[in-house]
Amino acid sequence: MVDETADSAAPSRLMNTPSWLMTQTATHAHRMVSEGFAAAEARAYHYRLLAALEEFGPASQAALGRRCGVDRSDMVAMINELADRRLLERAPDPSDRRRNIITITPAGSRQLRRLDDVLAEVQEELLAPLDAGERGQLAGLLARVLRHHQRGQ
Amino acid sequence: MVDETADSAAPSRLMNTPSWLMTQTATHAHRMVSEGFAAAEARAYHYRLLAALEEFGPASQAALGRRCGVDRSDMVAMINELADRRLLERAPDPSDRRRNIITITPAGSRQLRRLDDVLAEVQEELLAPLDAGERGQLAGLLARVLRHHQRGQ
DNA sequence: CGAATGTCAGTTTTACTGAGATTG
DNA sequence: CCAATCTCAGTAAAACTGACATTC
Repeated sequence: MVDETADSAAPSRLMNTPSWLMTQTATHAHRMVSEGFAAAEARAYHYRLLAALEEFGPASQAALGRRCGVDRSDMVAMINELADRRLLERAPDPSDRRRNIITITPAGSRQLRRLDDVLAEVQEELLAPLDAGERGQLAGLLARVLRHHQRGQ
Repeated sequence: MVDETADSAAPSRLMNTPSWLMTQTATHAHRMVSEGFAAAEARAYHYRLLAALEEFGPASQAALGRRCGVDRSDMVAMINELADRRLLERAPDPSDRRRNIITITPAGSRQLRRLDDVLAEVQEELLAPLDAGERGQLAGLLARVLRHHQRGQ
């Protein structure tokens, strides 16, 4: 006998395991952000890099990657793409010739502000069932978990 | 001038966008779960499928996939692997010959309980900075977001 | 006929690994 | 000599797409 009712209800075992809830909601979040950014001809990591540059100023590729949780080896292609669109510039560091200094351009800052608007809309849709207080709670809890696993590494 | 202090501090723009926090924490969660399960020679999706079968009983591949958020086309290989290990069985449905009925075996139930223990340890480490009440809050908020985006689809 | 199912082949994205050359 | 940086090549896993044959 095959149960065919409530076809899409997830097992309670999963609905009670935070790690699964995280990966599932993250999948939704990622898809929605990707779609939203695609309309602006951007990708999710564009936002990360531009936001880090805007807040902390120019940085080496490695430092930038560390801030955004991106591997050094993956930074090359990402920065190539953003540099091709003149959203940032890559220049050798004269004081340490191993490094490139990445600098955001005015066009990059404008794009960042545009992506901020897109992101706000996506968040609104993603977090629709939560009120403002609950959204703050969620962000706070996730941030604490994240900080705990980032520090010392 | 290149900022080299506090190398790994994430931009506040990111620390305030839930979708980024979700994907980042989900990355940590996924890596920790994978490592924990690898020690038991299992994969993360083993748990999903076994949990759904244990709770709802035998089901078709499509119904199982819908419950666990797995695409039909990806179910084939997953079920092959679990069937090879005798953790579940795949048999044609006599009453609807398009379908296979997937049934969990006693060995599958035992493996599920083993994975429950592994998962509990991983959650403990993942959510270390949160107390019991906060863990419940987090799970509740994520579950509400998830349900909102699963219903009607 | 349309819809659902199982299957297969292929792509995309993300994350990671390992190696090399250069420089500090 | 060791460590950090940038770069490149390749891998692995997850999610998705499109197609096809079968069956309802």
